[in-house]
Amino acid sequence: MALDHAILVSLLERPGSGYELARRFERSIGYFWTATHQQIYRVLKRMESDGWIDVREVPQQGRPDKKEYSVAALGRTALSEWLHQPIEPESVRHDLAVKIRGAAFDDPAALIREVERYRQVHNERLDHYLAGEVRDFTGPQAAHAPGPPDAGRELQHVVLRGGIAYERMTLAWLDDVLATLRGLASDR
Amino acid sequence: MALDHAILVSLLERPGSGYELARRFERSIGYFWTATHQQIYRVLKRMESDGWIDVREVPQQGRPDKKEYSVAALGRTALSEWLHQPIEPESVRHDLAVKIRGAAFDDPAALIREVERYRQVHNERLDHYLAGEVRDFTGPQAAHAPGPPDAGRELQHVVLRGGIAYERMTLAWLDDVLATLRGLASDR
DNA sequence: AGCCTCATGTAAAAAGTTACATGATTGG
DNA sequence: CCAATCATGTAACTTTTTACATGAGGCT
Repeated sequence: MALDHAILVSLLERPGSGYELARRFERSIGYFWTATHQQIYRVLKRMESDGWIDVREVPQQGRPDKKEYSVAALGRTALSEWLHQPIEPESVRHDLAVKIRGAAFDDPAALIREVERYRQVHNERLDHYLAGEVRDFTGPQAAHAPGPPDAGRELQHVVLRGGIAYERMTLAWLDDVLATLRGLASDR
Repeated sequence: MALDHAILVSLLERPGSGYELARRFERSIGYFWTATHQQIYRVLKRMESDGWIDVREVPQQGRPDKKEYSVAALGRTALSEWLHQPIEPESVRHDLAVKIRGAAFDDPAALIREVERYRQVHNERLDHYLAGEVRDFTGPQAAHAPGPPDAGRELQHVVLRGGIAYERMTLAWLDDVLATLRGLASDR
C-alpha cells in the first residue's frame, strides 16, 4: 500500500514521468522500495484520477512526448497522513536465508559459488553507494555551509548511510556464510 | 514463488501441521520470510495435490486432530532444483526509509517518537535472537562435540548470526537517524 | 539493418492481505 | 463464564509479477 507514498515522495523530490520514476526505482529509491514500470503506470493513473497528482504533457524533440507528474495538494495531505501513522514492521522475503537452511538437505558446497556471486553484487552496490555519497554529500555545499541546513539533504544522507551500513553488514555476514559452507565442505 | 520452498525447508527440519507452520512463521523462519496461516493452508493444499508433500491425520486428545505434513520425494526434488537456481536479489519494502525521506516535506520532528518505538522493537528482537543463540547453539552438544558436525545446526546458526548482525546494524543506524532528526528539530 | 533508449501502456496469472467462519478444550 | 489456544478453512480483494504490445529516433 505504500508504493503510492514512495512515488509521492519521489515526485516531491522532483516531478517526473512514469518512465523516469521507473528508472529511479532501479536506483536510489529502488534500494529500499522495488517497483516495475507496470506498477508505476497503474498507480500514477489511479493517483491522477483521485486528484493526488497533476499531469502536464511535455513535448520533446528527438524523443517521445512525456507526461510529467507532480504532487497536488490532495497528494500532500495523503502523504502527511501516512507519515503520521505507526511504522509497520517490514515484511521480509530473504531467499538466501531459506536456501542456506535448505542446503542442509542438499549439497551445502554447491551454494558456495552462488554466495560468492551474490557477495560481488553487494560489493558493487556498496561501491555505488559510497561513490554517491562522495558525489552528493561532500564538498563545498555540505555540512557547515552558509544558510539553513537543508532538511531534505540531511534526510537523504541518513537513508544512504543506512544503505551503506546494510551493505557492509551483509558483506561481513556473507564472509561468515562462506567460511561456514567451506568448513562443512572440507569436513567430509 | 518461494513460500513453497520456505515451507518445504521447514517441513524437512521437522514435519508439522499448517497451524504449527503458521507459528513457526511468527518466529524462526518468520524472521526472514513472512506468511499468514491463510497463505500456508492454501500452499499446503496445492503442494499436497501436486504430490510434493504427504499428509498424515494425527488424532489428539484434548485438542483438535491435526494433519501432519512431511516432504515427499517430489518435494525434495523441487526444493533441490530451486536451490540450484541463482539467488535472486531481495525485493525490499522499507517503509521507514520512505518515511524519512518523506519527512522532509512534513515535520521531521514528528517522526522521532515513532523511530524510538521502532528502535525498541528491534532491540527486543535482538535480545530474542541472542537468547535463542545461547539456548540452541552453546553448551555441551555444541561446537566440538563428538561425532560428525551437524550441517543443519551449523547452517541454522549462521542464519541466526545474520539476524543478529542485521539487528545490531539496524540499532546503530536508528541511533544515527534519531541524532539526525533531533539535529534538524533543534536547528530551528 | 538491427539494437538500444525513451515512452506508455494492456492483460492475465500468481501471490499476498483482510475479513469472515467454525468449533473444541483449557485456564483463570 | 470468558478468554485464549489449537486447528482448519473460505471468500473477496489488492498487489505484484510476467508476458505481450507499440512506436519513434539515435547509434553502429
